[in-house]
Amino acid sequence: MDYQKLAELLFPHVTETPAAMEAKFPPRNLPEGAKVTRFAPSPTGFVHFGGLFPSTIGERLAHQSGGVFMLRIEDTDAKREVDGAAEGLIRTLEHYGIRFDEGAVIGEDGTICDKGDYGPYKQSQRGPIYHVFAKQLVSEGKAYPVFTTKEELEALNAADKKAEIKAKDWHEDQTEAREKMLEARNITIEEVEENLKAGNPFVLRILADGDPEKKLRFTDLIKGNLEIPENDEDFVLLKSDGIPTYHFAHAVDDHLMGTTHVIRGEEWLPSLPKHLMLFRYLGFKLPKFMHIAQIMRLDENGNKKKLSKRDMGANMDDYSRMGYAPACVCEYIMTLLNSNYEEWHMQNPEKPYTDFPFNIKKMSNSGCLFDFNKLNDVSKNIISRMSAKEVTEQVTAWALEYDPAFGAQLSRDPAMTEAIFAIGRGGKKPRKDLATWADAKPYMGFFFDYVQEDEYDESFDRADIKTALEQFLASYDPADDMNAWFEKVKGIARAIGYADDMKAYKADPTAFRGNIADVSMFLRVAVTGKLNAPDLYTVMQILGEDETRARITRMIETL
RNA sequence: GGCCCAUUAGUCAAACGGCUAAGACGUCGCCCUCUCACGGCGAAGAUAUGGGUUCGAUUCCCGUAUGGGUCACCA
Repeated sequence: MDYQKLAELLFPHVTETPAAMEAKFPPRNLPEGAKVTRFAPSPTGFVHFGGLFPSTIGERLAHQSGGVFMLRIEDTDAKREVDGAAEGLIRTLEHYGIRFDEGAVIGEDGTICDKGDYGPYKQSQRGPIYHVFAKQLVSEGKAYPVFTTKEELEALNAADKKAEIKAKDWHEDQTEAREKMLEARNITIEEVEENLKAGNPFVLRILADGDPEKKLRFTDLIKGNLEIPENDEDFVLLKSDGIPTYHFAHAVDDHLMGTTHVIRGEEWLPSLPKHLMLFRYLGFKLPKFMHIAQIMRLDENGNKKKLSKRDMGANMDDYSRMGYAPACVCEYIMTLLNSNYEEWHMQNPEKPYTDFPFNIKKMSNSGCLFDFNKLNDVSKNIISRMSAKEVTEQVTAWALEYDPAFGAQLSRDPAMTEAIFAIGRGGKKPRKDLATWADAKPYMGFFFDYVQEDEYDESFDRADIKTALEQFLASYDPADDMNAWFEKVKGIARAIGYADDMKAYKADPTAFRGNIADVSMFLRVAVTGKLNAPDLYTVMQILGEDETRARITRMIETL
């Protein structure tokens, strides 16, 4: 077989050489130890949690080493591509603080364009580049064409191949497929010419020289030392439309773009032998690989499953809707990525997570379960450290989008809203009421709408409640400071035979009709409609005298 | 089914082959306390399993089980 001739037959339009491509994309001039990483999603939908994970790793490794972080759009499967998905991915990633130095970006006109010297960054636009290397492989006898008629191709696309294979016996199918594959290797140059003349499409397959009985030693930065079988499958390099498969595009792109660390999910581990073979055939230096464990969820049977697109908590847009701040999600991700992050953060509570020295060695090699409890805890801590002003802005912005009526209430009097969020804020032990912006409404909605959510406990004497409320109204003076205010409440307690001191009450509960806590509760339910609320004195101050009196008066009337 | 990966409390996780197997979240109890929230103290709760190597194994090796992944002209 004259491989050179075969290469010319298959790729007559390719005139460039691999060496010319190398010259076009020279190594970057970066400081020692700088890492070049990339996030390479296929534009088939929204960003999900499992995608934010590797992109955070890539971003951190690149930016804390003075390297480059790229976005490459892997749109080699037109069938699965979703319109506008790429733009959505970029926007969502940006929302979570993931910024790219190079790659596909959204231009001023709102469409995707390239930034950087190693593009194009959309694989669908890199066809000529792949063909240069494909031609090289053919000319070296390392790849060969397999022709199909158009009819066969249509049948192939129509059938649900995966389901078909699953239904069959695995062994039978494998041996059958292998025989077919070996037979296809024997194609002659005459047959190639005939097929080309007939206009039949072809796929380009690699000529595998591996022996699966032999093992390759390989070191993954996360998984450690692995022994994987050599590849003996003549997998497809170019599909019949001339577009490369993931495997081929990965090898060519990551080499030409100078990727130093390939970060991807561990579902790629089984195809690693293919990639090692490709890098070897092409004479490319192997980058470092990091195969990260998948995020899991629990299915209805209590088994772990890979977190997939349809799952709750998968779509990052869900987090926005639920009212999680991006910073909280990012921090939660950091706790999952590096086990020592939390420790570092406790010692450096004021520093942003980007100051944390991210360490590959500290990464877990087994998949973790998504935990909303933990997210909420992380989130409460972050929000508790924000200023009242910031919380006001964030909650208002969230509510205006997702709960417009509430948003309108919040923005009617921003100073009052801020005063509400200032309760118990600041200092060493701030309140931690909010994990999400959506938590704000149940927490402080009573300032705007009076709803009597909670009733007085049945054990309380209605007459006592009424007397206490009436006496409070009689003595209430909004000019009182907190001490004066509380002294008056104590006075009311004494007047109706309730203990004004909890210790005294606990020492002998039978000596009193009730205690100061009960009296406070009478007021609290009247003013807030709830059993639980932040500091009552401050609540009354913010509500103002008129509203406070009105609410108490209304309650008295119902008693 | 073949191959690959994994396995320490409900969850996330520490522990050069060497104290009584950390810590965080969650749960529960107590304290503080005008409720809630915060905070403090405490409790329950784990090395999947069977062999080996070793003075000694969560750690190293082999088997088993369980879970996950993968086996496309998808990525």
